[in-house]
Amino acid sequence: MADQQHPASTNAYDFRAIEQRWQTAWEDSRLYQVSDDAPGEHCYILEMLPYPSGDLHVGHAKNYTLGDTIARMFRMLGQTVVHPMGWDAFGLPAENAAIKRGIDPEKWTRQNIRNMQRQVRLMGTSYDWSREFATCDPTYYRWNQWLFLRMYEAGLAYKREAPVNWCPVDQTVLANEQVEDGKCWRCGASVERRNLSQWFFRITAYAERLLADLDTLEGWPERIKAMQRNWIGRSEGTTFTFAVADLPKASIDVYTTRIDTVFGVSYIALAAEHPLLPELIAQHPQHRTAVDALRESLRSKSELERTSLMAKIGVFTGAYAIHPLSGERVPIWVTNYVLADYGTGAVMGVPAHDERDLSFAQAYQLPIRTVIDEHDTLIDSAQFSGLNTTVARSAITAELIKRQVGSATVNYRFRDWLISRQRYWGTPIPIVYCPRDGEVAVPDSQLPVVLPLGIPITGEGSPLARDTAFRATTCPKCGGPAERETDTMDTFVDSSWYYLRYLDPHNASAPFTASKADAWMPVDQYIGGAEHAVMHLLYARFFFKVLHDQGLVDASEPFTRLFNQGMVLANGEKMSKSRGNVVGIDETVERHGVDAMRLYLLKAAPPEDTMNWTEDGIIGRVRFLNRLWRACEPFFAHAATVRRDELPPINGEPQRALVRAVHEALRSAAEETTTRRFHYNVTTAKLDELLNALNQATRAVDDAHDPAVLYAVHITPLLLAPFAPHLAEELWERLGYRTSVHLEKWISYDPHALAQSEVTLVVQINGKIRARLQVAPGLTQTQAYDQAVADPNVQNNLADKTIRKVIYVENKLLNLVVG
RNA sequence: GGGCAAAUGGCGGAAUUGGUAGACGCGCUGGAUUUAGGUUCCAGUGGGGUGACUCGUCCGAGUUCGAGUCUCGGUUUGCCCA
Repeated sequence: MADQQHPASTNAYDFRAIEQRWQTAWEDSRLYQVSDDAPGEHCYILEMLPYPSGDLHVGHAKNYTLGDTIARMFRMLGQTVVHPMGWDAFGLPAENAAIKRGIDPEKWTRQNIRNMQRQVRLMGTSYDWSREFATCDPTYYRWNQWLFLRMYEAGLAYKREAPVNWCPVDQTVLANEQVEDGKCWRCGASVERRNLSQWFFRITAYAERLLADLDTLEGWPERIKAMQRNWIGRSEGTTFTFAVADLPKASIDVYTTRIDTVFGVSYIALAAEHPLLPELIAQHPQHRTAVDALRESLRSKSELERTSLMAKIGVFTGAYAIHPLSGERVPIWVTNYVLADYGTGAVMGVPAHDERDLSFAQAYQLPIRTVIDEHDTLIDSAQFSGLNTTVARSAITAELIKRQVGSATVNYRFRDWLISRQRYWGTPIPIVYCPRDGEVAVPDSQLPVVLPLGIPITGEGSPLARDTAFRATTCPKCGGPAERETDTMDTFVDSSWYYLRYLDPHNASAPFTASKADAWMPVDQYIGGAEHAVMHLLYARFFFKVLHDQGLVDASEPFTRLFNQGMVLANGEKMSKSRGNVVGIDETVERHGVDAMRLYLLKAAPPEDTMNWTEDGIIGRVRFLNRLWRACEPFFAHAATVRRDELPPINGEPQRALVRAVHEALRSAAEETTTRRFHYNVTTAKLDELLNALNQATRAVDDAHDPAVLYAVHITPLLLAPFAPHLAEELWERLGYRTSVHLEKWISYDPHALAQSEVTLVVQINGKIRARLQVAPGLTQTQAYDQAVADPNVQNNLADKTIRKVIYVENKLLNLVVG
């Protein structure tokens, strides 16, 4: 065995030629197309709809590699997999490109889509491209409009004036979900407040179901469900009424979850926009100046500023409310920290038992009345004194109900979904305004309301509102002249139901056919980032429930399982153009190859973790692929027939280890998939071990016809197929096969192959390791004991001590407890 | 302030059910072949000690024959909410 070293070789396989060749071949043979009536268990694997922003980087590649590997694994495991791809093509970046550089949004978008299609293909993904579409296709957004009209008919789409979030940079309103920390989710500008008349979807009507059904989503990360629960913000409390002194017809409704503290009220805090305020001021003109000044100063202040950033401020209105239980006079203040559209727009101020009220009361020297003692018992609370807080809540609520001034209420913190956008590049809202008939829905027969292309985009105001040709229309009811709505829809509408369109992408008479959708829905495994926890994922669940109620889908939740993959950092930082640390897909693939990139993205860390991209890391995968190529090369010449469905005869220990390594890898890949853990970082390590075992076996055996070695070589392409699909296919062909490896079925691991001929038995004395014995597997405790005490080191440590207890774990450990 | 998650060699990570801590890869060290180059192959690689041994999974307690894993307290980091 002296001369077992292979001749030095710089032979690396030509990954560029191989990868390109197979990508073309797969595409030409439509290898991954799947029809609805395909036999087998249907399985829908989906990655979140990507925005075609231009160039993809390795962060995107991580997401698509994971989804693709999962899809390929499930296919090989025997499922009939649909795995589609499309484009979230409406949205602001296209319009901003138009404003900044004069490029037409449509052209810009289509260009980007073309480039992304190229890059997504470059990654060796197994999408069924026959289902592809872009949301800016009129054949798609037409159905946005159609669905809007169904919502409109059902009372789930409505227009109203409301204080809304206005992004001064993007020049449009935003839904609450799209404001993060007081900033626009897209551009990061501080959001302002404006009163505007806007279109909403009544998502709050589904609050209870959106909340309750979270419990059925066992395949979702707890943290995402927690965020949704939090966002929905259900609370149980009491709504009750204060009469207003000297204004017999006026009253103020207040919502509280702490009705037990009602005897501690020392003021009423109204929102600056509370509807009763003008009336109160009319009664107390001497306070008008101060109140008006406060209201003016708050006018454009966002919610975050009012409630968190600013100090709590307020002014007295001069008016008093009458406490419904004690009859006391309570001063009415206007404040910044109460919001008009949360609850009732008015709260009772209880400084002793609420931090916000306390800081306000301290600032304005309002009384602080303690009504609950340290034992959670009510004090100074009339007939309720002495009650425990929990009991008191129901008792006081019952009393208010009895007096007909209150009720038990459930309140939600989230609000209806604001879908109007004062921007061009989106789906036109299918409504016209007629001088005679008012707000009129565009009939289905007139859909789509086509977004006009090639109109000037200046960045000043809404392009559609300026486009007289678009605006001018006729009233569907009376036929007279009318004007179109010029707002477009939030692009989150597009992504709320796209997964259904993939299932019937060319349907010209409906968004999708129910039977086709039900054949695949719900999505078995959804893959995407956690940043959409309360945006896309909540909207999509809402839409799906609406569709369910309309009888368009059977299931009640769209995504059975959700997997949040982690980000990719470069040099420990988020990749961004401004940091100049973007690792592009094109360069990476050109340099190292697709298979190496895919393997590295899977290898570096568990998929849910943040990973740090390093050039050194991917080199490891390049080396692996080249070593694998060289290990298989000697077998290309022999067109051997190899039975893969049964274990080969084993002629020696290296061969046994090799076959075991094959089955360890088979098991790892299958289990990571079916358990949905997806820790393919472990599986890639098993592939490394397989290669090491293969090299050891060939070196030791030096026989190209050894059955175990042949067996391993011929299974290797199958094992490689989901992870490095190109090299897998090439090896497969070179080994003499004529059909695609990607049509092959997985091989279930065989427990016999995993059996060891020898195991290491750890011998402990009082929990300390004193010996490691190589023993036959399956020893009885007595046999193990006999072997252990024969060991000199064990004997030394036992000396004259008595054995009190013996713990034996077969094939693992023998622990002797002595004293 | 409340909730959730995490912390393992020089680095990424493994150990899924309490049972050999550090699989596998990167990096590093030594050697071989080749020799103008992130070549290939072999060996080594948690700390201390010549050694038998010993110390080691953020810190401190605890449960257990046995703890990276379970319990309690704390530190730090991240995310969500306030």
